[in-house]
Amino acid sequence: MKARIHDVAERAGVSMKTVSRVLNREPNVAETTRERVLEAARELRYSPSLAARGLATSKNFLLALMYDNVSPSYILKVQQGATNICQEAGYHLIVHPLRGALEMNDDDVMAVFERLPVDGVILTSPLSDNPIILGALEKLGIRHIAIGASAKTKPASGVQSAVLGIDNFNAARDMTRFLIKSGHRDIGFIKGDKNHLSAKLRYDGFKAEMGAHGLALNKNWIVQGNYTFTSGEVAARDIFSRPERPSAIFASNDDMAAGVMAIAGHMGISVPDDLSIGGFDDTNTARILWPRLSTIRQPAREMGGRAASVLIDSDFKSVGPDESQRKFYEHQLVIRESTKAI
Amino acid sequence: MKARIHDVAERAGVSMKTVSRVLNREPNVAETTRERVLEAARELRYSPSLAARGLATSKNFLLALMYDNVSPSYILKVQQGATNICQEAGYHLIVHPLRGALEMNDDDVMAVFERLPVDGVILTSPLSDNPIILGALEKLGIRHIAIGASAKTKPASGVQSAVLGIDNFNAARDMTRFLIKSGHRDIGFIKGDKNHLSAKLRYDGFKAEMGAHGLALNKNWIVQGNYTFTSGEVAARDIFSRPERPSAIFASNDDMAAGVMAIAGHMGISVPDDLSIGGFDDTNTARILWPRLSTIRQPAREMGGRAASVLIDSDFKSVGPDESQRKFYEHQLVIRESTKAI
DNA sequence: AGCAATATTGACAGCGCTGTCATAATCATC
DNA sequence: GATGATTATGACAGCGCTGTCAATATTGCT
Repeated sequence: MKARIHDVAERAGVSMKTVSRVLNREPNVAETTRERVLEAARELRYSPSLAARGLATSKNFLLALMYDNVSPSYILKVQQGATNICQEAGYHLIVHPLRGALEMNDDDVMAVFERLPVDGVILTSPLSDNPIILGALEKLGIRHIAIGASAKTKPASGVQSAVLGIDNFNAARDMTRFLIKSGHRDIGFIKGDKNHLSAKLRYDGFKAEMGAHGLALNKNWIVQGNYTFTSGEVAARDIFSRPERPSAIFASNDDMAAGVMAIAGHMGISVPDDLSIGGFDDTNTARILWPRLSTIRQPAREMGGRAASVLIDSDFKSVGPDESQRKFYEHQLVIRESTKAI
Repeated sequence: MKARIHDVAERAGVSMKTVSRVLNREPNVAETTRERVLEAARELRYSPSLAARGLATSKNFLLALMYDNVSPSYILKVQQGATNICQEAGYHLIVHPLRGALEMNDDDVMAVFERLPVDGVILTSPLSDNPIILGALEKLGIRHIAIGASAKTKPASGVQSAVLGIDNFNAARDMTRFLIKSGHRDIGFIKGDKNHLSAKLRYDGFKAEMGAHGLALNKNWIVQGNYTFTSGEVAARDIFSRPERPSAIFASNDDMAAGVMAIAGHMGISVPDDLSIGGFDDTNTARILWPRLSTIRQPAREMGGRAASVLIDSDFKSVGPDESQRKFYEHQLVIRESTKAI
């Protein structure tokens, strides 16, 4: 039924090893031989058994994308970028939600990764900053890329690893500055999930910029959220229940901003006339809302793609330790209809 | 570094085969032996090599989820359902977007599946109805579940396969009836992607219900879309450019409904006061919009979960041919704020 | 106790591929 | 044209596991 390498070898009149060489693009194969093998393989519709190859090389041609409690639209962008690259390279992407990663102990986490037959792992926030997870990966020698990790999180040194992200702090400053320049002085802020380092950085950026303009922070307008739509709604209700209302609200991500918009709609508060709303991430959510969300674009798809390709590349030219990388992408302030100058 | 089955066997003082039996829950192992083995395995933090096991059994503990051009929020729900089940069962889920599946010929499709080392495939619309894909799967003997396939698509007979879905026709009738009962007589319709069978069924349902109430279809208000947000925007612009405007628009999915809402917002048409909008699928999109979308709930997460569990189960009790299944889920009309009685 | 039936265990081959190393063919050089 | 360097190819073992089948221990029954 299914052709094996042996059949191809026979048909091409060479040894199995030569076939293997051709298929794996190893050097030192005569051009004529190569062509003969390739043709035989084509005729037989041969495709190698990944399991056998994996057993022989301990390479599985599999990458994993792990996440926990991130906004769906965000993870999807990363996923798209990663699958694109994987497909080009003949790899496959396993998606693995890791729920409740924070309550897991070392053994639990180790157990997860031990039975994950992959060549590399892509982590998204808040997993990217989780020392237990990073530790397990390092101990098991699994290459990994942490997307959205903070500048403080250093790539593991024992294994190939890297950190990809944007400058959350300055991005948040940019949005805040834009709001201030638009005439807003009463600005509310909805914080992201406590466990995400990005949430802290964004809040810090907000505070810093407000301070730089000599604007006071109004405690009533600063509410803890957790990056979900619902938490945005809750936060908005909270803010709107106060005696005074801010003229703008900066939510730490798009989903929470959507929650604010929903509550505003519900309460008859017009966006952007009565209230400006800023989001963060520029996910699909920002685009499908009306009014469309002003937000910070984060090249999530690109980061997903890059994560995959770094992992795949390092699979071949097996880089030594300390070859760790770090790359920060430019963010971009995207102005749409949810904000207005007053 | 990593424990092998041999080490466990040695430690427990039994043969490798016995360890294997314990780990695979095979019968005929003495209780005391079992415990001894389990303890040894635990102490050694043993976890089997999936590659080796795959090679020996041709089982990979991998499932694939394939899709093409579906709404992101929809695929995500299916994916969530599937990963949940996979994790419980120790399987992993590979996501595989199959772009441009329609232009692919038999060989291309075969090539894709031949190098996909999985035990089963979950297909979502429009792949679910694609004869080339179904044929390839059948030829290769890969078990598969088609989610969202129409009643007409019959499960393949040679291999384990099944069809999961809802009754799109009647669901569309339900939404249409609801609109009509709310006093709407001028109803526009935005069709889904031509290649999705579901799109046709939904449109048929709409037509049938309109006809049943003696309401005429206005060509000006019936526009082709392709299930994307953008196509919803385009369709809405088209409809609004006509001399007359319908009092309600029924879009074949939530994303297109969101597009309509955006254009309405842009043009100052108030929803639901000036225009009612109905969607379909009850994806996350429907919930985060304001006003929230009235829509048809489709248990996508549940279907994803069920697809995974059927595939996994049949991995064990290897069912013979003709054990094919078909299951249709109940849909549900969900009324929210985007529709209003007039 | 004696024998068949049944439950429990182990030895060994082999799944399909690639790494190692030996061998054969070819090339470069003087 | 002989020598060494280089390139091309193949034989074979073995990656870690499970299936087969034979061997041994236990049970039930007369």
